[in-house]
Amino acid sequence: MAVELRTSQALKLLHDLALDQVRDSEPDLTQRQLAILLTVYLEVPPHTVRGLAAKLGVTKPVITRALDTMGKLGLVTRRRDETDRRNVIIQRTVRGSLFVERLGDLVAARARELPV
Amino acid sequence: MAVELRTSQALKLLHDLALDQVRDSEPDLTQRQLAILLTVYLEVPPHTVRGLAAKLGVTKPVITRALDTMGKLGLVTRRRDETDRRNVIIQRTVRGSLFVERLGDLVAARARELPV
DNA sequence: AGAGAATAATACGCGGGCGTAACGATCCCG
DNA sequence: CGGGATCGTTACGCCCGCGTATTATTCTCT
Repeated sequence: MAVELRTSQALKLLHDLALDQVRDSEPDLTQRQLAILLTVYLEVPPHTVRGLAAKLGVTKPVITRALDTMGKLGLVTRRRDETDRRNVIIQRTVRGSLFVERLGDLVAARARELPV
Repeated sequence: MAVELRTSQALKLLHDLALDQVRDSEPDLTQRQLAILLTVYLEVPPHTVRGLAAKLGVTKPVITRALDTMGKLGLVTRRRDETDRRNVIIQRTVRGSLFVERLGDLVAARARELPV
């Protein structure tokens, strides 16, 4: 059975989550950075710069810069593809896994708190 | 009954939504701007700069700037409070209402598409 | 009426993401 | 083996949001 969520519930969920994130003042990822992060952690590897750029519909420098930033935060790592050294493989990290899982838990918890 | 959402479902929902937003390349609100917008549209008026700043835990210039930006986008309007002219009342707009409702519908639709 | 508090806006310099254009490294294939 | 294609990165100038400090306006209270 599908997840049932009314429009009003969806908006309240978004509101709660936005407030959470604003108040916690965490690293504060861009929407693009989040899209990249979740793609890396939810979809099957391998992930390349070019592949991510195509999937998101953005240019490659956008991906490179986002990886730079998230790399500094320890959320993601880069490795050269040895079979084709032009490619770069984006890899998950322990810290990134924790970050993503914590994010999912937060959303699920907020959803559970929604009024019926 | 509460909305049931597993962590994996929550993450997929976030992923889908992030991809939607990145690909549509819409106005692209900041997390803070979204928090302000949803507060204005979901909570009971009146809303002031000071009140929003306190609610989000940010400084007043953050609110002023966000209102400037969203004002240009037509999502929100400002009006002087006539009973205390120091205050500014933030008001909803037709365009903002449509934007918010469309956002809620999108989230609800994506939630409904989630695998069981 | 006047001093002080409160409100929102503005000024300033900083950091970071953006798009376009260029670059170096690596591969492919005739 | 060498020219062209492919991949990721870097350079450049631009814009925008940020935090702090300051300003202008309005209210409050004696």
